[in-house]
Amino acid sequence: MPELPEVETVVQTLKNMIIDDEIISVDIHWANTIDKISLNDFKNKIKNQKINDITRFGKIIAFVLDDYLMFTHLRMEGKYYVDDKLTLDKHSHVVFHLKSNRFLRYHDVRKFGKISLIEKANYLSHPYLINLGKEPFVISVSELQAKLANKNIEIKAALLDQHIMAGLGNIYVDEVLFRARVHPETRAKLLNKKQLQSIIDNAIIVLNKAIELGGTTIRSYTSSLGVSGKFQNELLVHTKQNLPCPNCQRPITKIKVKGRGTYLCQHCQKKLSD
DNA sequence: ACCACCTCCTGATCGC
DNA sequence: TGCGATCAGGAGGTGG
Repeated sequence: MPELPEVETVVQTLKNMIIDDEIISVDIHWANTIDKISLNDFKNKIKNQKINDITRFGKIIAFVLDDYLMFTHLRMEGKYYVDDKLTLDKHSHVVFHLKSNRFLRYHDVRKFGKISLIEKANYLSHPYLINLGKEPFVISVSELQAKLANKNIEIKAALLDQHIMAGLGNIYVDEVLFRARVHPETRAKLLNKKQLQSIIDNAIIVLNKAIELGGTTIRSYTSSLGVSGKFQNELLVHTKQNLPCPNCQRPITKIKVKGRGTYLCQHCQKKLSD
């Protein structure tokens, strides 16, 4: 599942491949992938648009075109490939024909991912960005505390909410909460400034290390072009059920928090009482 | 304003 | 071996 480090890896990879290329036309094989804009508008507006830059906002990839920003969210299993010849399989939903005679192909087994388009001048008002939280790199502990002040939800659920803070997903939240010694079911509003500071500090450490290693490759996830990350070797708790806690040697347990598989050390991560 | 629950999807895995 | 049921999961939508 692509989180911030995986998305960053995809952005850098795509940048190296297709910057300054131009989109000639697009084939859409699964209409629901195109979001917040009609298929006809999307097809017409994107013609002859040059790819001037590729960047990201949290987990959202942004292609900076001449007149538009094209946003794409990979959700669970979205991937981009750059092909020299037209390639199709049952999971390839959108194919951009490039001026260089190559093809930018969006592939997504689960079909959860989205592609959208908005005029450059209005891009900040796009629904994907309008309420997006700050990333751990730039959020202050006071800002995070203010966002959590009235939140009675579990801290894990809060950190997965991209409107509160952008970038963390299921894997890295588990890692961050373990390192910060915070139980994922702790009510968000009960955390003190010191704990929130530790969450931010550890989020920065974990994300930077994961970016450096090209992301995490578990289950089916590989980034564009089959590139695989190496952060899975650095995971302390996620996927480590029944293995010894790196800190106290007691077994890591797996629970569900808001329907998400959650790994933690019950001894090192004490839950605050309500 | 909050928050629990549902939905979108398909492949992998489980139970019989 | 086959086949239906269950599960996983990011984030938007719904309704209490």
